[in-house]
Amino acid sequence: MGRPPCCDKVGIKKGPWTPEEDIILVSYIQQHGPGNWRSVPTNTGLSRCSKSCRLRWTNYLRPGIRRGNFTPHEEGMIIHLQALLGNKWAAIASYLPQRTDNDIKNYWNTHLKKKLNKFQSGMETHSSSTATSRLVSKSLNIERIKSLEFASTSSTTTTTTYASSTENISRLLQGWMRSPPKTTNNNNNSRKAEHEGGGLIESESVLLFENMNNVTWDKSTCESTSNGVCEEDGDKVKVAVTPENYNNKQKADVNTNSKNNNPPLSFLEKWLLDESCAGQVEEIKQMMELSSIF
DNA sequence: AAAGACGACAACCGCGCTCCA
DNA sequence: TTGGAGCGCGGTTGTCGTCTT
Repeated sequence: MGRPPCCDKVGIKKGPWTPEEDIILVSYIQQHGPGNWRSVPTNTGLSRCSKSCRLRWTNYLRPGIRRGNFTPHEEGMIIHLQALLGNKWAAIASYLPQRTDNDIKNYWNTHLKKKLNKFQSGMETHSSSTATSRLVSKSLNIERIKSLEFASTSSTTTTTTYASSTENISRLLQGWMRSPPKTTNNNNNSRKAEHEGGGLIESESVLLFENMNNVTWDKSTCESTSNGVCEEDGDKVKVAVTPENYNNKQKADVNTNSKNNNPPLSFLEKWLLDESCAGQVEEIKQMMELSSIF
Protein backbone atom coordinates (compact mmCIF):
# COMPACT_ATOMS: atom_id res chain seq x y z
CA MET A 1 0.00 0.00 0.00
CA GLY A 2 1.55 3.26 -1.08
CA ARG A 3 1.51 6.56 0.64
CA PRO A 4 -1.68 8.51 0.14
CA PRO A 5 -1.27 11.47 -2.18
CA CYS A 6 -0.71 14.74 -0.37
CA CYS A 7 -2.83 16.82 -2.69
CA ASP A 8 -6.08 14.89 -2.87
CA LYS A 9 -7.75 16.68 0.03
CA VAL A 10 -11.04 18.41 -0.56
CA GLY A 11 -10.69 22.15 -0.94
CA ILE A 12 -7.13 22.09 -2.20
CA LYS A 13 -6.78 24.57 -5.03
CA LYS A 14 -5.03 23.52 -8.21
CA GLY A 15 -3.99 25.32 -11.35
CA PRO A 16 -2.20 28.59 -11.99
CA TRP A 17 -1.08 30.71 -9.08
CA THR A 18 -2.47 34.21 -8.69
CA PRO A 19 -0.27 37.22 -7.79
CA GLU A 20 -2.03 37.39 -4.45
CA GLU A 21 -1.06 33.80 -3.64
CA ASP A 22 2.50 34.51 -4.74
CA ILE A 23 2.71 37.48 -2.42
CA ILE A 24 1.41 35.48 0.52
CA LEU A 25 3.86 32.67 -0.13
CA VAL A 26 6.91 34.89 -0.62
CA SER A 27 6.07 36.97 2.42
CA TYR A 28 5.87 33.83 4.51
CA ILE A 29 9.15 32.47 3.20
CA GLN A 30 10.86 35.79 3.79
CA GLN A 31 9.86 35.50 7.43
CA HIS A 32 10.46 31.82 8.01
CA GLY A 33 12.75 30.73 5.23
CA PRO A 34 12.11 27.93 2.74
CA GLY A 35 11.52 24.47 4.14
CA ASN A 36 8.96 22.76 6.35
CA TRP A 37 6.59 22.97 3.42
CA ARG A 38 4.00 20.89 5.20
CA SER A 39 3.24 23.77 7.51
CA VAL A 40 3.17 26.45 4.82
CA PRO A 41 -0.47 26.02 3.72
CA THR A 42 -1.62 25.90 7.34
CA ASN A 43 0.34 28.94 8.42
CA THR A 44 -0.39 31.06 5.37
CA GLY A 45 -3.99 30.11 4.83
CA LEU A 46 -3.22 29.20 1.24
CA SER A 47 -5.54 26.56 -0.19
CA ARG A 48 -2.58 24.83 -1.81
CA CYS A 49 -0.85 21.59 -0.99
CA SER A 50 2.66 21.72 0.39
CA LYS A 51 4.19 20.33 -2.77
CA SER A 52 2.53 22.99 -4.85
CA CYS A 53 3.95 25.69 -2.56
CA ARG A 54 7.44 24.24 -2.75
CA LEU A 55 7.26 23.95 -6.52
CA ARG A 56 6.02 27.49 -6.92
CA TRP A 57 8.82 28.85 -4.76
CA THR A 58 11.56 26.69 -6.22
CA ASN A 59 10.71 27.21 -9.84
CA TYR A 60 9.35 30.73 -10.01
CA LEU A 61 9.42 32.82 -6.87
CA ARG A 62 12.83 32.35 -5.33
CA PRO A 63 15.26 35.16 -6.07
CA GLY A 64 17.96 34.75 -8.65
CA ILE A 65 16.01 32.82 -11.22
CA ARG A 66 16.44 33.78 -14.84
CA ARG A 67 13.73 32.59 -17.19
CA GLY A 68 13.51 32.33 -20.93
CA ASN A 69 16.11 33.52 -23.45
CA PHE A 70 18.64 30.74 -23.07
CA THR A 71 22.03 31.91 -24.29
CA PRO A 72 24.02 29.89 -26.84
CA HIS A 73 26.47 29.01 -24.08
CA GLU A 74 23.66 27.74 -21.88
CA GLU A 75 22.21 25.77 -24.77
CA GLY A 76 25.58 24.22 -25.37
CA MET A 77 26.00 23.28 -21.75
CA ILE A 78 22.56 21.72 -21.63
CA ILE A 79 23.21 19.72 -24.77
CA HIS A 80 26.55 18.43 -23.54
CA LEU A 81 25.36 17.79 -20.01
CA GLN A 82 22.31 15.95 -21.26
CA ALA A 83 24.56 13.80 -23.39
CA LEU A 84 26.72 13.20 -20.36
CA LEU A 85 24.17 12.79 -17.61
CA GLY A 86 20.97 11.87 -19.36
CA ASN A 87 17.72 13.32 -18.07
CA LYS A 88 19.19 14.27 -14.72
CA TRP A 89 17.70 17.73 -14.82
CA ALA A 90 18.54 18.63 -11.25
CA ALA A 91 22.17 17.73 -11.83
CA ILE A 92 22.20 19.71 -15.06
CA ALA A 93 20.57 22.65 -13.32
CA SER A 94 23.35 22.65 -10.74
CA TYR A 95 25.70 23.76 -13.50
CA LEU A 96 23.32 26.55 -14.51
CA PRO A 97 22.64 28.23 -11.17
CA GLN A 98 20.11 30.72 -12.47
CA ARG A 99 18.02 28.07 -14.18
CA THR A 100 15.62 25.63 -12.60
CA ASP A 101 15.50 21.96 -13.43
CA ASN A 102 11.93 22.38 -14.58
CA ASP A 103 12.87 25.22 -16.90
CA ILE A 104 15.77 23.27 -18.36
CA LYS A 105 13.60 20.19 -18.75
CA ASN A 106 10.92 22.16 -20.56
CA TYR A 107 13.47 23.88 -22.76
CA TRP A 108 15.03 20.57 -23.63
CA ASN A 109 11.71 18.92 -24.44
CA THR A 110 10.33 21.79 -26.48
CA HIS A 111 13.42 23.14 -28.22
CA LEU A 112 16.67 21.28 -27.93
CA LYS A 113 15.43 17.75 -28.42
CA LYS A 114 13.80 18.69 -31.69
CA LYS A 115 16.81 20.68 -32.81
CA LEU A 116 19.12 17.79 -32.04
CA ASN A 117 16.89 15.34 -33.88
CA LYS A 118 16.96 17.59 -36.90
CA PHE A 119 20.67 18.03 -36.53
CA GLN A 120 21.29 14.31 -36.27
CA SER A 121 19.22 13.59 -39.34
CA GLY A 122 21.20 16.27 -41.12
CA MET A 123 24.44 14.70 -39.94
CA GLU A 124 23.56 11.42 -41.56
CA THR A 125 23.51 13.05 -44.98
CA HIS A 126 26.34 15.54 -44.43
CA SER A 127 28.79 13.72 -42.26
CA SER A 128 31.84 15.21 -43.96
CA SER A 129 31.37 18.67 -42.49
CA THR A 130 34.14 19.91 -40.22
CA ALA A 131 31.74 21.17 -37.56
CA THR A 132 29.87 17.92 -37.67
CA SER A 133 32.93 15.79 -37.28
CA ARG A 134 34.05 17.93 -34.38
CA LEU A 135 30.68 17.51 -32.74
CA VAL A 136 30.79 13.77 -33.25
CA SER A 137 34.30 13.74 -31.87
CA LYS A 138 33.19 15.64 -28.80
CA SER A 139 30.23 13.35 -28.31
CA LEU A 140 32.55 10.38 -28.44
CA ASN A 141 34.79 12.10 -25.92
CA ILE A 142 31.78 12.52 -23.68
CA GLU A 143 31.27 8.78 -23.70
CA ARG A 144 34.93 8.19 -22.87
CA ILE A 145 34.98 10.78 -20.10
CA LYS A 146 31.74 9.36 -18.77
CA SER A 147 33.34 5.99 -18.19
CA LEU A 148 36.46 7.57 -16.71
CA GLU A 149 34.48 9.79 -14.35
CA PHE A 150 32.31 6.96 -13.15
CA ALA A 151 35.34 4.75 -12.72
CA SER A 152 37.17 7.35 -10.67
CA THR A 153 34.20 8.34 -8.51
CA SER A 154 32.44 5.05 -8.13
CA SER A 155 33.32 4.89 -4.46
CA THR A 156 31.80 8.26 -3.68
CA THR A 157 28.25 9.45 -3.64
CA THR A 158 26.87 11.65 -6.38
CA THR A 159 26.29 14.45 -3.92
CA THR A 160 29.99 15.17 -3.93
CA THR A 161 29.99 15.57 -7.66
CA TYR A 162 27.05 17.92 -8.15
CA ALA A 163 25.74 20.79 -6.14
CA SER A 164 22.28 20.14 -4.81
CA SER A 165 19.28 22.15 -5.89
CA THR A 166 18.97 23.51 -2.39
CA GLU A 167 22.40 25.03 -2.67
CA ASN A 168 21.39 26.68 -5.89
CA ILE A 169 18.53 28.41 -4.17
CA SER A 170 20.93 30.71 -2.41
CA ARG A 171 22.92 31.65 -5.44
CA LEU A 172 22.69 34.67 -7.67
CA LEU A 173 19.95 37.08 -6.78
CA GLN A 174 19.86 39.20 -9.88
CA GLY A 175 16.43 39.70 -11.31
CA TRP A 176 14.74 40.14 -7.98
CA MET A 177 13.07 43.21 -9.37
CA ARG A 178 11.32 42.13 -12.50
CA SER A 179 10.58 43.83 -15.78
CA PRO A 180 7.70 46.29 -15.82
CA PRO A 181 4.38 44.82 -16.84
CA LYS A 182 3.31 44.78 -20.42
CA THR A 183 0.11 46.50 -21.42
CA THR A 184 -2.51 43.82 -21.38
CA ASN A 185 -6.24 43.59 -21.80
CA ASN A 186 -7.22 40.46 -19.98
CA ASN A 187 -6.31 38.25 -17.08
CA ASN A 188 -4.66 35.62 -19.20
CA ASN A 189 -2.27 38.10 -20.68
CA SER A 190 -1.46 39.61 -17.34
CA ARG A 191 -0.66 36.15 -16.04
CA LYS A 192 1.60 35.67 -19.01
CA ALA A 193 3.26 39.02 -18.43
CA GLU A 194 3.84 38.06 -14.83
CA HIS A 195 6.02 35.18 -15.91
CA GLU A 196 7.77 36.72 -18.86
CA GLY A 197 9.93 39.04 -16.79
CA GLY A 198 10.90 36.20 -14.51
CA GLY A 199 8.12 36.31 -11.97
CA LEU A 200 6.32 39.14 -10.27
CA ILE A 201 5.93 42.42 -12.04
CA GLU A 202 7.59 45.43 -10.46
CA SER A 203 4.54 46.82 -8.73
CA GLU A 204 3.93 43.42 -7.16
CA SER A 205 7.52 43.27 -5.98
CA VAL A 206 7.17 46.69 -4.35
CA LEU A 207 4.07 45.46 -2.59
CA LEU A 208 5.99 42.41 -1.53
CA PHE A 209 8.74 44.42 0.12
CA GLU A 210 6.19 46.63 1.79
CA ASN A 211 4.68 43.52 3.33
CA MET A 212 7.94 42.00 4.45
CA ASN A 213 8.91 41.73 8.06
CA ASN A 214 12.49 41.60 9.26
CA VAL A 215 14.50 38.43 8.80
CA THR A 216 17.34 37.09 10.86
CA TRP A 217 20.83 36.67 9.47
CA ASP A 218 24.25 36.02 10.92
CA LYS A 219 25.82 39.15 12.35
CA SER A 220 28.87 38.99 10.13
CA THR A 221 26.72 38.57 7.06
CA CYS A 222 24.65 41.57 8.01
CA GLU A 223 27.66 43.77 8.62
CA SER A 224 29.08 43.04 5.22
CA THR A 225 25.93 43.18 3.18
CA SER A 226 23.18 45.35 4.54
CA ASN A 227 24.80 48.75 4.84
CA GLY A 228 24.49 48.65 8.60
CA VAL A 229 20.71 48.40 8.69
CA CYS A 230 20.85 45.74 11.36
CA GLU A 231 19.28 45.28 14.74
CA GLU A 232 21.27 43.09 17.11
CA ASP A 233 19.60 40.09 18.70
CA GLY A 234 22.21 37.91 20.41
CA ASP A 235 24.57 36.44 17.86
CA LYS A 236 21.96 37.03 15.16
CA VAL A 237 20.73 40.29 13.74
CA LYS A 238 17.48 41.36 12.22
CA VAL A 239 17.72 42.88 8.80
CA ALA A 240 15.34 45.03 6.84
CA VAL A 241 15.15 43.13 3.58
CA THR A 242 15.63 45.14 0.45
CA PRO A 243 16.60 43.88 -2.98
CA GLU A 244 20.02 45.45 -2.51
CA ASN A 245 21.05 43.85 0.75
CA TYR A 246 19.40 40.57 -0.16
CA ASN A 247 21.54 40.54 -3.29
CA ASN A 248 24.61 41.36 -1.24
CA LYS A 249 23.92 38.50 1.11
CA GLN A 250 23.59 36.08 -1.74
CA LYS A 251 26.85 37.27 -3.23
CA ALA A 252 28.48 36.77 0.15
CA ASP A 253 27.03 33.28 0.30
CA VAL A 254 28.40 32.49 -3.13
CA ASN A 255 31.82 33.75 -2.11
CA THR A 256 31.72 31.72 1.07
CA ASN A 257 30.71 28.64 -0.81
CA SER A 258 33.44 29.10 -3.35
CA LYS A 259 35.98 29.46 -0.55
CA ASN A 260 34.78 26.76 1.79
CA ASN A 261 32.42 24.27 0.31
CA ASN A 262 32.49 24.03 -3.42
CA PRO A 263 34.84 21.36 -4.68
CA PRO A 264 37.34 22.42 -7.35
CA LEU A 265 36.13 22.03 -10.89
CA SER A 266 36.83 18.64 -12.31
CA PHE A 267 38.43 18.30 -15.67
CA LEU A 268 35.04 17.57 -17.10
CA GLU A 269 33.49 20.66 -15.55
CA LYS A 270 36.27 22.89 -16.82
CA TRP A 271 35.85 21.35 -20.21
CA LEU A 272 32.13 21.95 -20.19
CA LEU A 273 32.48 25.52 -19.00
CA ASP A 274 35.24 26.28 -21.47
CA GLU A 275 34.37 29.30 -23.58
CA SER A 276 35.49 27.44 -26.65
CA CYS A 277 32.45 25.33 -26.07
CA ALA A 278 30.28 28.34 -26.77
CA GLY A 279 32.04 28.73 -30.08
CA GLN A 280 31.22 25.18 -30.93
CA VAL A 281 27.64 25.82 -30.01
CA GLU A 282 27.51 28.46 -32.69
CA GLU A 283 28.73 25.86 -35.16
CA ILE A 284 26.13 23.44 -33.89
CA LYS A 285 23.42 26.03 -34.25
CA GLN A 286 24.52 26.74 -37.79
CA MET A 287 24.39 23.04 -38.51
CA MET A 288 20.94 22.87 -36.99
CA GLU A 289 19.78 25.65 -39.24
CA LEU A 290 21.35 23.89 -42.19
CA SER A 291 19.72 20.64 -41.27
CA SER A 292 16.33 22.32 -41.16
CA ILE A 293 16.77 23.10 -44.82
CA PHE A 294 17.38 19.48 -45.77
C1' DA B 1 -13.20 35.48 -39.30
C1' DA B 2 -13.47 30.95 -37.39
C1' DA B 3 -11.88 26.56 -36.18
C1' DG B 4 -8.58 23.17 -35.66
C1' DA B 5 -3.60 22.05 -35.04
C1' DC B 6 0.43 22.85 -32.88
C1' DG B 7 3.83 24.70 -29.56
C1' DA B 8 5.30 26.38 -25.10
C1' DC B 9 5.41 25.97 -20.45
C1' DA B 10 3.29 25.98 -15.74
C1' DA B 11 1.73 22.74 -12.76
C1' DC B 12 0.58 18.12 -11.18
C1' DC B 13 1.49 13.28 -10.05
C1' DG B 14 3.75 9.35 -8.39
C1' DC B 15 7.85 7.29 -6.93
C1' DG B 16 12.01 7.02 -4.31
C1' DC B 17 15.22 8.73 -0.98
C1' DT B 18 16.48 10.54 3.59
C1' DC B 19 15.70 11.54 8.18
C1' DC B 20 13.96 10.74 12.59
C1' DA B 21 11.28 8.91 16.37
C1' DT C 1 14.90 -2.04 12.77
C1' DT C 2 10.91 -0.10 11.06
C1' DG C 3 7.50 2.89 9.52
C1' DG C 4 5.88 7.48 8.78
C1' DA C 5 6.76 12.25 7.33
C1' DG C 6 8.91 15.42 4.44
C1' DC C 7 11.01 16.50 0.40
C1' DG C 8 13.19 16.19 -4.31
C1' DC C 9 13.12 14.45 -8.88
C1' DG C 10 11.58 13.12 -13.45
C1' DG C 11 7.69 12.20 -16.34
C1' DT C 12 3.37 13.67 -17.77
C1' DT C 13 -0.68 16.48 -18.31
C1' DG C 14 -3.48 20.63 -18.84
C1' DT C 15 -4.01 25.13 -20.38
C1' DC C 16 -3.29 28.98 -23.05
C1' DG C 17 -1.35 31.48 -27.01
C1' DT C 18 -0.07 31.37 -31.79
C1' DC C 19 -0.15 29.63 -36.31
C1' DT C 20 -2.29 27.60 -40.27
C1' DT C 21 -5.96 26.42 -43.20
